Amino acid sequence: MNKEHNPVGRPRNEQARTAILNAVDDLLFEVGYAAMTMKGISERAGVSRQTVYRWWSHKAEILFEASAADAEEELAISLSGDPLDDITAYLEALLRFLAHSLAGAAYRALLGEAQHDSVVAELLSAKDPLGDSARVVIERALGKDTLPVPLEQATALLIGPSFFWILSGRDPAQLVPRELAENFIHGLQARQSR
Amino acid sequence: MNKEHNPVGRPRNEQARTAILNAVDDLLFEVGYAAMTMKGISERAGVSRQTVYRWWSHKAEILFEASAADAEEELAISLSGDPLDDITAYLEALLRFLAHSLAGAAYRALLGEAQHDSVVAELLSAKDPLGDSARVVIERALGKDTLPVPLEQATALLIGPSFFWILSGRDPAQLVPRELAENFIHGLQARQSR
Amino acid sequence: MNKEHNPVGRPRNEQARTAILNAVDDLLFEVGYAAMTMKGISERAGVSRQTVYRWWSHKAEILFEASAADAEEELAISLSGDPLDDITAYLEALLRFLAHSLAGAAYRALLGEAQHDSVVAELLSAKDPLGDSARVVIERALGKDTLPVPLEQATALLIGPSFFWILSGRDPAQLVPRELAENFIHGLQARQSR
Amino acid sequence: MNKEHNPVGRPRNEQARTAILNAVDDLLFEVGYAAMTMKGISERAGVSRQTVYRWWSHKAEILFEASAADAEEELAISLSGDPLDDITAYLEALLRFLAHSLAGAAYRALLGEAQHDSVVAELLSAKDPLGDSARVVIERALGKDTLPVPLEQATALLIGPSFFWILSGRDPAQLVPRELAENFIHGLQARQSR
DNA sequence: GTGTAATCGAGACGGTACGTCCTGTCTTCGG
DNA sequence: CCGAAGACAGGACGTACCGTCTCGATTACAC
Repeated sequence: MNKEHNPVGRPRNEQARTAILNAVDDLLFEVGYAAMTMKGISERAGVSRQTVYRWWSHKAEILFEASAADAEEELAISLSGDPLDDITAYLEALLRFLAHSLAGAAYRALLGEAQHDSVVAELLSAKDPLGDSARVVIERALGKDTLPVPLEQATALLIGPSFFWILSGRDPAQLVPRELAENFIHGLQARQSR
Repeated sequence: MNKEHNPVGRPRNEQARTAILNAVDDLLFEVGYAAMTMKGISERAGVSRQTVYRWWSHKAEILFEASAADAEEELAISLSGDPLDDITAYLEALLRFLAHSLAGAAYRALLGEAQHDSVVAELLSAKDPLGDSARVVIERALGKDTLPVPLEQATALLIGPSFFWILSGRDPAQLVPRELAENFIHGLQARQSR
Repeated sequence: MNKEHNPVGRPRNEQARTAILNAVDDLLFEVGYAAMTMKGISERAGVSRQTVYRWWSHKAEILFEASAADAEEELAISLSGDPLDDITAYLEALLRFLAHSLAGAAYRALLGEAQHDSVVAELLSAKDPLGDSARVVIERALGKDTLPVPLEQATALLIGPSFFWILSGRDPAQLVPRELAENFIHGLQARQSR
Repeated sequence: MNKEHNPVGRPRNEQARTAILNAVDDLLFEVGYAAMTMKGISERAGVSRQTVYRWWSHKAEILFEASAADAEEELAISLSGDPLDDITAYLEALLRFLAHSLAGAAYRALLGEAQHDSVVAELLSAKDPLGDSARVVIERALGKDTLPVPLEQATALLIGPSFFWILSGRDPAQLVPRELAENFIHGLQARQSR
C-alpha cells in the first residue's frame, strides 16, 4: 500500500548499497576525495560498476549520502540551559567536525567541489548540515524572537569564523571556542542594546 | 649586476607564458574549473603540452599565478579614516570578489581543491589574499595595539561570515555589508569594555 | 562441449577485431610499417585505443595476425609430380611473396623488427611461414628419406638465396627461379652421389 | 688542393664526432637498436643534440658509419689457395659476423630497418659489405671466368643460406660451414658439367 | 686587432605517439 | 528487474622523442 505497489523483477540488493557507502567512506580516508573514482568505489565494494551508476550519478552523491547522517549527529549537542555554555559546546563540535572528523572531511570535499560543480552545489543547498545545526542551537540557546538580526545571518556570524579558519588551512588549535562564543553573544547584545 | 647574467640555453618565451595564463583565465570563465584540463589549456594557448608542464605541474598552479595579482588588487581598498566606512568598504570588496569576480571564482576553485589536495593547500597558505588584505584593513582602520583579540582571529571574525555565506552557496544580495561591519566593530568593542 | 561454454561478461566485438586487422593491412600499404602507429591504427579502424591494446600489445602482433593466413596461402603450391617444376613453382611463389605481395611486405617488416626486438623474434619463431612451406615442398617433391642433408638445412639452401636477394634490396627480376631450382636440386644430388 | 680549400668558420670538432660514433656502438650493445634515440646518443656522447643532427640525419646513418669499417674487416679473410678451405673460412667469418659480432648486429638492425625505410635501404645498397666480401672471395677462390653462373648470383648462393638461417632466428650452432661450402662448390660444379 | 662565419653547449619550443586510466554506456549470462 | 562481468568509444593523463629554434661562447680564417 504504502510502498511502490508492484516492483516487478529482482528487488534492490541492500548489501550492495551499504557496501558502496562503506567503500566510499573507506576510500575518502585512504586515498582522499580527488583520487576516489567510481571505478575504485565499485571495485572496493565488490560490486559491478553498473550497480553504482544505477543508483547514483556522481561520487559526490554517494559521499553525501554516506556522510549526511554522521554530520547531523556530530553537530547535534545537548543543551545545558546556559547560552554561553551551549554556544561554546556547539563551536567545539563544529571545530571537531570540520577539522578532525571523517564526515567533516567529506563535507569539506563536497563543499570544495560545489565551488566548481553546480550539481554538487545544489546537492549541498538541499541539505545543509551546518546551517541546520546552527539554526537549532541559536533558537534554543538565545531564543528566536529576541534576536537583533535575522536568524540566517546569525548562523553566518556563528559559523563563519571557524569555517573560514579551517577551510583556509589554519591550525584549529589556535582557535578558542569559548572566546568565539563570547564574541558572538556580545556582538549580538551590542546590536540589541542600541 | 643584480640579474642572472648567464642564463644558458634558449631563453623562455614570454609570449607562451602569457598565452597560457590568459588561456587559463578564459577557460575558467568559459568552461569552469572542473572541465579545465592541461590539454585544453595548451591547445587554447596555442602552445605545446610539454611547454605547460615545463613551468607548472598542475592547473591549480597556473590559475593561482594567473589570478593572484588580480585578487590582491580587487581586495585592496583606499581608506577614508572612518573605521566603520572602511570596514564596510572592505566587506563590499570582499563580497564582490568572492561572489562576482573572475579572480574570486579562481580563488574559490583553488580553495575548494585545497580541501582534498595538499599541494594546492600549500600553494594557498603561501600566499593568502584574504588574510593579507584583511590584516591590512584592520590594522589601519582600528589600530593594531588597541585590538582586544589577536589580529589573526580578528581577520577570521571579519572575513568568516561573508566567506561562509558565499561558499555555502547563499545569495550575496541578502548580506548587508554595513550591518556586518557594525557587528564586527561592536563585537570587538564589547569585548574591550569588559 | 568443445567451446568455452561460460564466457562471462560482454563478448568481444568481432567487427572491431576485423576492422583493426583491416586497418593494419591498409596502413602497411599506405604509409609503411615505420609510420604505422597504434594511435593511427585505432583511428583508422574507428575503434578506441584501449580496444586495440586490450587484444594486442604491439603493432607487430596485429600485423602478424593480419598477414599470417595470407602468407600461408600465398606460399602453398599445388604439386605437379615433377621435382624441378615443383621447386621452380615454389621459388616463383616465394619471390612473388617476398618482393611483390602485401603479406610479404608484412613478413619482411616483422622480420626486420625481429632483428632488434626479441618479442617480435619470438612471435616469428613460433609460426614460420617460409620454413613451413619449404619443408612441405621439399618433402613432397624430393622425398623425405632420400635427402642427403637434414630437412631443415635443405630449406635454408632452398630459401636462402632468394631471401638474401630480396632483403638486401636487389632487383627480383634478375633472379631466374628455374636456375635456382636446378642449382638446388643438382647441389643435393652432387652431395648424394659422393 | 684535394681538400675543401677554404673552410671558413670554426672547424668541426673531431672529438665530438668520435664520441658520437662510440656512443652509438655502446648503445647498440646496451639497449639495442630500437631503444636507441638521437636524444640518448647525444647525451651519452656528452654532446649537444644539434651537433648530432648537424652531421647525420638518422640514427641509421650514424650506426652505419660506426660499423662499416668493422664489418669490412671482419668479413675479409686471408686465402690459403684451397677453394674449399677458403669458402669454408669465409662462411665461418660470415656466421661469426651475423650471429655474434657487434658490427653484425648493427648490420642486421640496419637491414631490418631497410625493409620499411627507403632511406636506410639506399644507404645499405650504396655500400654492401656482404656482397662485396663474397664477390672477392668467390673471384679469388674459384676464378672469375670459370663460374657457370653470374658472379652476383653466385654470391647469393654462397651467402643466402647462412643469411636466412641467422635472420630467421635459427641457432647458428646447427649450421656446419664446411658442409655449406661443399654444397656451394658441388652445386656450381654440377651446373658446369652439364 | 677586428670582423665574419661556422661550431658547440644548453635548453626552450610545437608536435605527436606512447601506454594507462577513468568515464559512462552497452551487452551478455544468470539469478 | 537486478546484478556481475567485462567490452566498448572517448578523452585526459604525464612522459618521451622528434626536429627546429634561439641564445651565448668559442675558434678558426681573412682583412
